[in-house]
Amino acid sequence: MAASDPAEQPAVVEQDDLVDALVQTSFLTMASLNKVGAEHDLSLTQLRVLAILRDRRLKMTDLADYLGLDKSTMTGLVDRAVKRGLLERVRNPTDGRAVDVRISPDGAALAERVYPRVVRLLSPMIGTLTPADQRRLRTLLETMLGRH
Amino acid sequence: MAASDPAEQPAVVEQDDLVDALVQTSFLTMASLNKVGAEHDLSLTQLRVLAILRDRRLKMTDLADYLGLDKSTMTGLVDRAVKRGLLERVRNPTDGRAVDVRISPDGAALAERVYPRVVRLLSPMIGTLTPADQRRLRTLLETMLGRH
DNA sequence: TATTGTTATACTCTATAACTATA
DNA sequence: TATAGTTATAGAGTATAACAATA
Repeated sequence: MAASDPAEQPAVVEQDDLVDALVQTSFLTMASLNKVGAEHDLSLTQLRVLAILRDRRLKMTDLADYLGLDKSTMTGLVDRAVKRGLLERVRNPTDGRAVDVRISPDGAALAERVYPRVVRLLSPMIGTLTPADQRRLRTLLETMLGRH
Repeated sequence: MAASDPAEQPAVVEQDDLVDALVQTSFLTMASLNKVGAEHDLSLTQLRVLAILRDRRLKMTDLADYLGLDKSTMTGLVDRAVKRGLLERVRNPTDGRAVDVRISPDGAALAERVYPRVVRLLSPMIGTLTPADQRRLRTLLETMLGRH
């Protein structure tokens, strides 16, 4: 249908270009996150865990689901973070099988220090846009994220 | 300076929100790439290597630099891809120490199959935007990527 | 001497399968 | 029986240090 309508064709081609731009931008963003993490001996996943637990406490399973990882992977991930004093395991009050994970004071302090670094590392890229365009980009991204 | 000017303050706060949206979008994008990769037993890095080598041949060192990885990491990465018949090591004609890496016919075929899958997996997210907004987003991202 | 690539080593990340404890 | 979490295991990704071959 669209293939036979010349006016529709360009939209499809352009979607490829948008995907390409999105992927490239994502790799750049991930590189910055990786770099900031490396400064503090944190993997991307560890960094993410800290960010997630900054304002909530989650069961192992919920954390795994959130990250799209297997629960056995979470065990090791949390183990190492606990050993470093960044996270704490807490008994879940309502379910004897469950284990809640929460951020420790040290972990929270680290998370607070890390965040500005991410902003700083990404600012050269973001700074290529005018403030007005930055607002437009934010709006477009938030729409895609389902935040209306 | 900016801190004492109330009119400047909001721009800084909003940049935090933009960074947040950018990071969240990047994680979603990476999740899709990861998923597509997993369908073909390819890691994100392997997927990236295939994409890079689709239209060029690179020395090990250049490939490592491009990906931001150590050369020793490249050795293992290329080893596994060669073993699977996706890449080929070729003698560099001008430098006896160097090794060029190029994609194999099988690797190229796989890369071609994978690309549409990425577009398809990202299209629900992209589809939340109108075609006009998709074009705007693409332009903004390409500006950030330095493509003018 | 400097550069290119590989090897040896060690650690993290990841999933699968099997297990224990609780519901 | 089903769910939550851990353990055992195996493989991939990653970096550092030491090395061989070439420039």
